[in-house]
Amino acid sequence: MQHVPPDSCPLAAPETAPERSDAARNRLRILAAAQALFDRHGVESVSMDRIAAEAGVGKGTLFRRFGSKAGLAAALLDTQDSRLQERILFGPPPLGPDAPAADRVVAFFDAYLDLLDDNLELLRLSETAAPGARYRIGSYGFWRVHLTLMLREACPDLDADCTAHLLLAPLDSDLQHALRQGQFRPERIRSTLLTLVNRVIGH
Amino acid sequence: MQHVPPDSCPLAAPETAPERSDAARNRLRILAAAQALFDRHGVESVSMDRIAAEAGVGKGTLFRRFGSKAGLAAALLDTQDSRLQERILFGPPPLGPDAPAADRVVAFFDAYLDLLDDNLELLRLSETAAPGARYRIGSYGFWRVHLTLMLREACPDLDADCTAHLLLAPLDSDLQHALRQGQFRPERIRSTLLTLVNRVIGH
DNA sequence: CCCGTAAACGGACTGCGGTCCGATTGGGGG
DNA sequence: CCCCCAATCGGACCGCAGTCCGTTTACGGG
Repeated sequence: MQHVPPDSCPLAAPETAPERSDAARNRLRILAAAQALFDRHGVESVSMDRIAAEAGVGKGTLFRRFGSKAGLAAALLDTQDSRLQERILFGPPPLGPDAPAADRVVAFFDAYLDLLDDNLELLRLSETAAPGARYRIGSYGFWRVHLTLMLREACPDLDADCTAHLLLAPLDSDLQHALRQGQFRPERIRSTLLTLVNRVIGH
Repeated sequence: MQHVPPDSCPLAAPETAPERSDAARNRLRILAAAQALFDRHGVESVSMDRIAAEAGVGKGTLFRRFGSKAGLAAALLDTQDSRLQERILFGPPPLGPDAPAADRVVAFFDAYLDLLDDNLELLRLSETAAPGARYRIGSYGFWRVHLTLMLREACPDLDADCTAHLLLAPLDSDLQHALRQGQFRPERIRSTLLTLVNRVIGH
């Protein structure tokens, strides 16, 4: 618990220590085995013992590398998170920097919902593995800071820091999962959420 | 897992089977022991084994009565939940029925934040014990239905069912805990959330 | 080529939430 | 008053996530 995966900072880290060859081999084996088992049996019903066995490594190795089941999920999500983060930092409008802040807020929610649709199970694993996990993960911090900056620009009369947290709450993977389990189709959730966001930032 | 505590429906249930005397005695013992241990050591660090031992009952008894650790928390919260539910159904304005729907929405969020401040640990236990727990608990259904009806009346142009879910998201006990752990004082969270709600329902 | 050491390894171990099922007991009917 | 059986009891048991620590291994310097 409470362990940051060693390669969780996508756009930084000048590699403090070179990775030993057996460590690299095992890291790849573990990621491949986890991905395969998750695809085949669903995220919930695959235990860490099983992943370790499938990868041909000991349980200790698995936990030293990834810290927890949530950390393993975060590592598998890392590629997709980084892609969205790059589009926000350097990409074209309306997501990227060459657009009005209000448009970027809406575009962010729209893009995040895509990410959510594609990775709901993994996100849910990474966010619900332990209480408070969602808010300690690095990527949550990124979304939060980005949204805060945009709100500060688009709505100077709001408490941007606090509002950012509250506006991110509807993106909680566990809520989104529950909504999809119920009667709500993804497109309905999307349009309702975007309407809500638009009202908060004043269109 | 996935077990509804026998007495979780506060305003109904005409008592299908009379409770045996030893069962009643043990139920009270368990609730008292749990409350005492939670107060003394904090919710997280008290195990179900410990509660059973303190209450002088077997583990099986504990789980048969309350289904899970979350169910036990729900039973301890039941009194407070019911009190707020009664104020909503029968109490004075602005929470009760003799007020405009928009005012009742705001009053509900205000009152729920009070409940949250007083019972954060127990709520967190009941909502984070298992993925999706929050949305399966009876009281969540009550808040959701109430909010849906109010929104339908106050904002006919919104998708009331879906918006109700999304507006309840910021009340998630795990988020509220994380905010309070950080730099955010309860009054700041309250005023920001109420501002947000007012914007969504159009003042 | 070998050697020392720091790092990685892996499986036995812990404590947890939750389940199972044979033993026990409360309380109404004969 | 006793007897019976359904409901309750309780602790042994399970699989899980996560930890610990003695053993093995990669690899740079001599």
